[in-house]
Amino acid sequence: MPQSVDARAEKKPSRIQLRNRRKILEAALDVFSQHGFRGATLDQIAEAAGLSKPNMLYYFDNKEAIHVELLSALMAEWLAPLEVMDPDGEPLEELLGYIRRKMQMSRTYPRESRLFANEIIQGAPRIGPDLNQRLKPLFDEKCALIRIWMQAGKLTPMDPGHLIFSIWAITQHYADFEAQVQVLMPDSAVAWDTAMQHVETMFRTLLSAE
Amino acid sequence: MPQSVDARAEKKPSRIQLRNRRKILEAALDVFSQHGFRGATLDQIAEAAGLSKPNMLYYFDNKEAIHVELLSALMAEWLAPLEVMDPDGEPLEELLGYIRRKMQMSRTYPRESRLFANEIIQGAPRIGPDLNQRLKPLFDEKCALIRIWMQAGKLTPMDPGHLIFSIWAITQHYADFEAQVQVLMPDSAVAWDTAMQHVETMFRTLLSAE
DNA sequence: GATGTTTTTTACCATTTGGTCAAGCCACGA
DNA sequence: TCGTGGCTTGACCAAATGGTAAAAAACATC
Repeated sequence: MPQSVDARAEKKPSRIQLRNRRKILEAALDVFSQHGFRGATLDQIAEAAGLSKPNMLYYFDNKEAIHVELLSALMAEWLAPLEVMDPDGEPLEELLGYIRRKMQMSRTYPRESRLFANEIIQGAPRIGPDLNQRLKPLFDEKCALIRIWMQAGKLTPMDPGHLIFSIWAITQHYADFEAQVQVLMPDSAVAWDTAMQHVETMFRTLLSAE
Repeated sequence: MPQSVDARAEKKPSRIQLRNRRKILEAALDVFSQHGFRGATLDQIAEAAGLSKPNMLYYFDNKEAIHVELLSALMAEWLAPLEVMDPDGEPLEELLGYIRRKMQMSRTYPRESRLFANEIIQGAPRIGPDLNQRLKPLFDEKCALIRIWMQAGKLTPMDPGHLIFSIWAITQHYADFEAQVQVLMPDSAVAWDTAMQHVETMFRTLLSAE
């Protein structure tokens, strides 16, 4: 009996499969993050991956499968900085550490940031379920934690949810709107350093105001 | 001699032209803001506008012309809240007023916000020149103004450019990432009100820290 | 080196998409 | 009411796009 598509997904993948799937996902990250789902073409992705289009479709059933797998695989990585935040740590330093990690992510993985940004802007049509099942619980958990910290007088009291939104908005801004930042601050080499300093100082001021 | 395309652009447009061009741009705003440039199709726009595709292409030379005109026409409207900021006003109130107007814009015109977001995320391939010629001067001017205010001890000193980025990032976040916000704060009716309060309080704290 | 399996390629297809063209419609002034 | 010129339409087209089928090639295993 020939190996079916389902079997392929369940059995342990060969070395070639591993390599090619990784090449495809890497190429897809490039193309999807730049053009969004509908704007990306299979030909573009295949060329970027160095494979023929049918060869690529041997590894993924269709365009959407590539996109979904990419988002799904990246989600964990993307949430990691928030997960790390420790209930037993020093509140202000925990939050500032999170902010620093988030800035570092935007700097190191701007494509990933833009991939998610594209998907969310367009209404999260393919990642919607994941948002509910993976992001929401984590968000609620950390909101509760921050609220406790604030009630203990360790942080300036405010709405924890909107605080997290602010952190996301600002940190991701530098990755998602890089084109604009570069126009307005052409001296981009130093922009990242000043940006990181600004963001940290800003939230430190905000969170430790009496 | 029949009226040429160029003449059409220069002569004063008829009532029908005005009406149809507006219908097209309105429809294009809907479609482009949801799918980005490459993801939007002329058929979608034409249907949303209630016109046939050839009829639409009678008013605009091609897809790109619609997109460019849309962005260009909206740019002024988009920059207005920043332009209003008055050098002779009370610094803190001027900035908070700007922030309030920007939040109001995101609330009232989320499609416009997403239209720009899509374009910038994808590297601003079509609006690049406009950023340099229209946004950059205004940005520099207001940065200088804020710097003067800070040097006069009226505001907490910080990098004015990054301050503006922070304002943009947070205010636009609620429009651009609305899908995510709605998942994480399902009680969306009140989310806007609490958001506006949070953002204002946040920047007031930040800007008036000693 | 024969044999079964996985991987790759070649050729192809249906649909979608951006765009054209010529003919017809219609509003409006003479 | 009759042209005339702006407006609209239906039919059409070439290229791009997502995807398939089947044969060929490469590979692993004996």
